[in-house]
Amino acid sequence: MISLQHIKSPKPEDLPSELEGLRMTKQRREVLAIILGERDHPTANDVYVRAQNRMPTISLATVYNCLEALVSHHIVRQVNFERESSRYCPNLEDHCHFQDEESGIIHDVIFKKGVKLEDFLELPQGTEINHLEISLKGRIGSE
Amino acid sequence: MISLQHIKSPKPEDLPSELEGLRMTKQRREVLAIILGERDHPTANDVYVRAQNRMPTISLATVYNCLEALVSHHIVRQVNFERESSRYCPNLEDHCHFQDEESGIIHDVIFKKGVKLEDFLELPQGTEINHLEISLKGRIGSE
DNA sequence: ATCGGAATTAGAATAATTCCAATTTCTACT
DNA sequence: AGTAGAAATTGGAATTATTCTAATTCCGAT
Ligand SMILES: [Mn+2]
Ligand SMILES: [Mn+2]
Ligand SMILES: [Zn+2]
Ligand SMILES: [Zn+2]
Repeated sequence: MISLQHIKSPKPEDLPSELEGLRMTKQRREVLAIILGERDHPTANDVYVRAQNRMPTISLATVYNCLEALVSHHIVRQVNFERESSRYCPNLEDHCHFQDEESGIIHDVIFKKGVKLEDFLELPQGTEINHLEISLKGRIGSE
Repeated sequence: MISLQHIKSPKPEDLPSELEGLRMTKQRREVLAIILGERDHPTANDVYVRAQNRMPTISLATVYNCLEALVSHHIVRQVNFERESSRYCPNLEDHCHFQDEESGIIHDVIFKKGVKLEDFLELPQGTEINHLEISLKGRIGSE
């Protein structure tokens, strides 16, 4: 059995009927397939627009509902840059995000092998981290 | 001459008439004094409510204008946690933020001495970072 | 086939923030 | 001091991402 992460562009109908205890409805499958397919960190509205191709009657509210369900079941990740609209990421590995200010494109950035939070942050001991988000903005080297 | 960072609770009238090339108007001084005073990462609305004590006619639009001016002149920092409303921080040192999910209180977290971004992130070489935000959520150790 | 809970839907509501146009305040210059 | 122009402030309207609501539809279990 192969993890979803390694299927590049699954057709919605190839997705299982349940994931992480979440019932995969037609709409949730469609939304998930879009996020897994083009790995470009789409916004809810991006997903909505793309979903309408194959599913013209899907509603934006449903897209939001699906995203919320997928995120809370840890099937996709929500990504935030300052006050911009949230984006969604299929990469469940530990990673953070870099937005190229020129193109707006968001790139995954992974941590150096074996790095722990406590290695670079002065955390009061005993602190339990439940959520971590690192967002970078800048320019890609052009030399 | 002492940096603003070290004045615990400056009275607005003690603030200079210009900072970082930004003209310090009555309203901007008031907003800045509030942020420097109670170092609790207030939201724009928090600032608005507090400002009304000494300046009952200040408007929320002005508070937003002042905050935007102070942030863009690097006099205060804007802090974001997911989709919550922005908060403002007077600490200009390199640091990030931890929100205690129990109390909602936000704590400054500093980096370990001498740590560089490239030490823990696999950044494509040549990348120029203009902006970095690290936000943590969790619980404070209670043993 | 039917029941009951869960999901979807359209549209209204919310809330943070930004925009706008009118007014006030400053600053610089006579 | 008096004044013109620029910049800042103001109240209210607009915007926009997201959430809520209530009605309908769907689906899996009996
Ligand atoms: Mn989580
Ligand atoms: Mn900056
Ligand atoms: Zn990602
Ligand atoms: Zn801070």
